[in-house]
Amino acid sequence: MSHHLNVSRREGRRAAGERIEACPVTPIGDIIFSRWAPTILWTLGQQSTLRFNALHRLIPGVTPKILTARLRQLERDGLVKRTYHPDLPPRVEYALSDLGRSMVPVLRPLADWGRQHMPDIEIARHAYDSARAEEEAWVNG
Amino acid sequence: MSHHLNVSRREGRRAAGERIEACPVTPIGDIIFSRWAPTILWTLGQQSTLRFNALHRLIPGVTPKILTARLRQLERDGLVKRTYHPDLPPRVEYALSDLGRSMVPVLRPLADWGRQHMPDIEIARHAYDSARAEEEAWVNG
DNA sequence: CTGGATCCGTTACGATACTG
DNA sequence: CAGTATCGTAACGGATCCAG
Repeated sequence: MSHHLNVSRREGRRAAGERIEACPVTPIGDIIFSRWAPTILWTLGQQSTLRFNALHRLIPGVTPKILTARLRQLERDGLVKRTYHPDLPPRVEYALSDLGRSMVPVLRPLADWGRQHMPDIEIARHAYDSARAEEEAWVNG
Repeated sequence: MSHHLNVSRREGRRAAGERIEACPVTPIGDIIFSRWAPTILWTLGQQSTLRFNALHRLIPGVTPKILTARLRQLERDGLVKRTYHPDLPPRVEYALSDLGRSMVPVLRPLADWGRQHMPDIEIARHAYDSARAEEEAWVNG
C-alpha cells in the first residue's frame, strides 16, 4: 500500500479454535491506502476527462511527482485511462475507466461517515491530549 | 494518514469558474489510510474485546511496534477503548467504542467492491506490465 | 509470559527546481 | 504542458531487548 506496497502476504497461522474472518479490506489496500488515490479517483469522477495540470490544480497539496506516481499506479490497476495526444504543446488526458467509475460510489459511505463523525473525532483527540497533558503534569509533580 | 500524518492542509486556490466538490474522503484520511487501521477496526468488530497479543495473532504481518502505534492512534481518535487491568501478568483489553463500531459497516462496500473487482485489477496489472515489457524490448532492439 | 520500547534499514512522501 | 531530478523527511517492517 503505497508505502510498504511490497508487504509480505504470508499466511497467518491461526491457533486452533480462533475463527475470525480476515479483514476484507486488505486486498484493495494497495489502492485505498495510497495517499492520494481516493482523491484522484473522486476528482476524475466529477469531470469526464482532465488534463494533468487541471488535475494538479484541483487537488491542492499534491506535488507533480506524487501525482504522476499515483496516476501511473491507477493506470496500471486499470482504474484510470491515460490518453496521449502528440500535439504541440503536448496534451495528456486522464479519465476513469469503467472499473474506476465503479469504485467512486464506494467512496460515498466513507465520506458520509466522515462528515457525520469528524467532530466527534476532534473532540476525542482534544480529550485524549488533555488527559495526557494532565497526566504528565501530575508525574512531573 | 499515518504516513504523512502531518500534512499541510493549506487551502487550494481555485481558478475562477472551476467548481468541483472537494474530495469528501480526505478528512478521514488520517484514519482510513493508515496501513493497519481498517484491519484493526474490522478485527475488533468481530470480537467484543481482545487482548494485545490476541489481536497480534489475529492480524498476521503486523509487528508489535506498528500495532501499538495504530492502537494508540485509534484510541486518541476515540474509535478504540483501551482498558488496563493491573493484574499479574498484566492484562490490557482493546474494544471498539460506539464511534468505532459505527465505522465498521462503512468498510463493507469497500470490501465488497474489492472481492468483486480484484481479479479485474490483477488482469489489468499483467496487461500493463506486459505492454511495458514489450515496449522496452522494442526500444532496446 | 504479556505488553510493549529501541535500534536500524527500507521506502513512500513532500518541497523545490529543472527539462523535452 | 506534462512531467523528471534531486534531496530530505518520516512512516513503515524486522529483529531484538526490556519491565512488571
